[in-house]
Amino acid sequence: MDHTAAEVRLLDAADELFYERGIQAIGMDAIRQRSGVSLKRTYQLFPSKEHLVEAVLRRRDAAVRAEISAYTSARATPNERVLAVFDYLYDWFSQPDFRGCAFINSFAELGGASANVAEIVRAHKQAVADHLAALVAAADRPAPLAAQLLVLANGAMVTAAIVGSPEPARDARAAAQLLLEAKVTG
Amino acid sequence: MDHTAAEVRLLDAADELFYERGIQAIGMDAIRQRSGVSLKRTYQLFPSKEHLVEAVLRRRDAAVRAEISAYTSARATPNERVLAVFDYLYDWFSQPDFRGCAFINSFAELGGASANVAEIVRAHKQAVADHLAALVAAADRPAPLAAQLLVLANGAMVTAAIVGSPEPARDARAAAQLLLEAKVTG
DNA sequence: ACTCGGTGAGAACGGTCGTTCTCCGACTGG
DNA sequence: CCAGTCGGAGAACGACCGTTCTCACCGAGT
Repeated sequence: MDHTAAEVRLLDAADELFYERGIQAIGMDAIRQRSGVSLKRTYQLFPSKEHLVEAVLRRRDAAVRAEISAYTSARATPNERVLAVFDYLYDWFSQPDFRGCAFINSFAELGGASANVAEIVRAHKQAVADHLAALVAAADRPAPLAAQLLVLANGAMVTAAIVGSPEPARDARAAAQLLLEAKVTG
Repeated sequence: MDHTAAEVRLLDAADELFYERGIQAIGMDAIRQRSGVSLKRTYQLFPSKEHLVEAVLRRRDAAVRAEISAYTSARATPNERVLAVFDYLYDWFSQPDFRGCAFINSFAELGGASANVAEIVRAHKQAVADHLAALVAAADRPAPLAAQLLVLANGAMVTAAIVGSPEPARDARAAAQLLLEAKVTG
């Protein structure tokens, strides 16, 4: 197993464990056990747990953004592309291991203690907001709608996690559709 | 200091510390230091840290619900009562020590590890949802609007915490107003 | 005055965590 | 075949946590 493979296994294992049980609840030994990478190698690749946490979040940021882009760009009309965001959320929330948004959870757990984590989370949400703004602009809707859609998406994530149901994605989608229509004539 | 006073000081101290820095990051010694209540007394009143955490969340649940009720019932018309929820959020988000919703944060930190915490958070959000449903019914709006308002409120809380600005409350309020109007004719 | 239940301050205990170190076996180049 | 480097397994370390214990002290009842 070369360094690249070890890094991938570490990031995979840490991402799964952090998401399932939270960051502080996972010890480095659990990551070693799931990844099969020794502690020595782990600390060569990531000099501290915080470095590993940040790398996990950065990789997930790229993955989530790519997934959202794939979902939205697969739709034909600008309106459908906006609403596709909430279809993406519904599919995600329906997965049995869904436990909320990893960025929101990480911010809740460490945002007060780690400025780096807080900044990564902020940048991720800003990137999603930028994507939404582009979709809104392409649909010729007023710019403030993008901020409202971001609130709806974040709200759907936390509400679905807490109530344990994917339905909030439908609620958010219905609200988004009404806002999309209201804005066109209002 | 009698038992009642000690309990209040403990709950005050724990609530502040948990909210500021997260639950797992706070040791019982920090709570003793801020509250001035000895460890022995603390463990007489709350047999474990988890008991204390649950008591803190339950007390905050009652306080938040009372505050929302006070805010909404102070308005004259049913429509204004619905929108008052988002004015409440704006005032809350504007406080300098705002760090998101304690229930959402606790769920993110412990929802996977503590079924009791998860249930208290779920019950709190359900109570807020019930309150919103009553406001929506009083305004003669269709019931599904309540679920959309809950998503907007939860989304405003996490978005405001992450971006460090109270503006998401305004975004959510504008969306709520449009939904309130759209639903009346749709 | 003298017990005595209960208190506070803080040490102690067992466990876990992040991180480092030790030791040993395995591979490499000659 | 061998010296030397590397990596793995896991012990070790120091710190901290939740919880309990020790012990000296205080106030109430007799």
